Amino acid sequence: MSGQLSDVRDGAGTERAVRTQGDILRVATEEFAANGYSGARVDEIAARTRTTKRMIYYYFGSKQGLYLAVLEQVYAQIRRVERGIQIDELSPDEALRTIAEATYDHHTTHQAFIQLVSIENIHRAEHLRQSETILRENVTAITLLEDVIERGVADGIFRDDVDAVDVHMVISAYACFHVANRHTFAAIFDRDMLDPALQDSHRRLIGDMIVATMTDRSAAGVGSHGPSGGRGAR
Amino acid sequence: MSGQLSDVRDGAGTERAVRTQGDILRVATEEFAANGYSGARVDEIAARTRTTKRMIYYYFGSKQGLYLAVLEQVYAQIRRVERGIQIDELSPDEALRTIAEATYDHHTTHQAFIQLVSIENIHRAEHLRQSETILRENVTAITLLEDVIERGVADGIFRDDVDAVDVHMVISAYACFHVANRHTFAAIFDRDMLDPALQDSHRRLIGDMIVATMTDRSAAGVGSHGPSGGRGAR
DNA sequence: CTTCGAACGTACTAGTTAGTACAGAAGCGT
DNA sequence: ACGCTTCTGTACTAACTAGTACGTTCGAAG
Repeated sequence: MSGQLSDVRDGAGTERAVRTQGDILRVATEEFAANGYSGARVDEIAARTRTTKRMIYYYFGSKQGLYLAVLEQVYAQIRRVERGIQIDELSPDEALRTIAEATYDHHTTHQAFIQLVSIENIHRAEHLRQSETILRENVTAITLLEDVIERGVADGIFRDDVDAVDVHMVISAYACFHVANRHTFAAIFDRDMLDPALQDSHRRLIGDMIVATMTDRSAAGVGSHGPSGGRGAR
Repeated sequence: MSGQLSDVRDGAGTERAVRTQGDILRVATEEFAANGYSGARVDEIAARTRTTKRMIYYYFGSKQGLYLAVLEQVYAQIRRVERGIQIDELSPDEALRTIAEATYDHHTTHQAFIQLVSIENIHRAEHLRQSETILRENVTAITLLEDVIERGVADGIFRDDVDAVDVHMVISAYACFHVANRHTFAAIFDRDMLDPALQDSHRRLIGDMIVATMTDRSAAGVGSHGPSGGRGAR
């Protein structure tokens, strides 16, 4: 029913209380992102806040409650970014590139978000599934893409066997990987994917890829492979 | 020097001892992949083996030692797959597609590997960096791609501003995402990326993407964006 | 059959960690 | 000033968990 999540006592709270909660949330975000759910220590979070562990339990009830509040916070953040993307006046391919680059920029500048998503997946999204807010609100990315793709297909410049969810998957995959697998990739291949010197070309590459793929007439329908196209989009 | 890792007493051991170690490794792989490093319980691993906790410490020394052995095992596995890819007789674009699909197939059928990589990244690859074997041997993927790309560029069908490491990154990103972010993606967008019904089209899509991107003449050099090309590969 | 070392099992410990009992302070309407 | 609720700090506990001390069994060499 009414969130036992986001049980952040809002409104009534003192100015100071709000600051305390925000402080806890900020530190908790870092701690969970850096160490995972089990690895994160409530005592450690408390120590790095200017309050005590008592307050964490007062405001968030439990370690899990705190973790949920952290999750909701970072998902609310990306939602805000998605809502802010302006593509009305762009051609379908330019719009696609803009969305891809915005996603790339968000993820590379919000590494804690990506880490938390990774952690959440390790735990089979069992916490995330408890947040109706996230499940209900975070489909913004798809509705945005649906319009663009529809326009592109109507204009005859996009293939029609790849739908909005697929495109979102491709873009997210690329952007997430840069952050999520940064360390193993750097250790093995000796290349820091987030090196500022590579940022521009990496941002351009995801745009190139998604546009090249969607505008690739040879792949639509009876493409270079197998008989019938895909699974009949949407 | 000589591995404190892979301290799996090899050779001399009894047949039964070898079986015991393999048994522990198999269960440990599942347990670590499912719960993360901190979340995994040595007692739980022991309980699901037909031996005791004492044996884990006897053979692997510590929780960390066991975890390292697990990591090395799964990395050795993908190395074997990469070595087995035959592309000598294929054209550059067909070879690229073959590598992409093989990677996709490996990752989707070895989910524990992907989960362990995610976990390792949460911990900034600090365990992986201790394994000289992994760091030394696991660049197979790159050498394979280097040949293919070199041929494609020489033939004039591939753009020359995207190198082997970039291509590997793109392919890995796509394949990893399917497994690594499966649960949050399914929870929010209501689509199981590993649904067998989607498998064929998903496998085809990464091939389409990497080939479309590499053969996209409009993107090479003075492409659709900005002035000078990328960062002059290799 | 004996001996010796590798392989194994049981019961324990020392340290950690999420969570709480209790006591107190600080705002605020009356 | 007074009483009520919201908020905050300290000291504690119950449960858990990585790791170990110590004893036993197994298998092969002599």
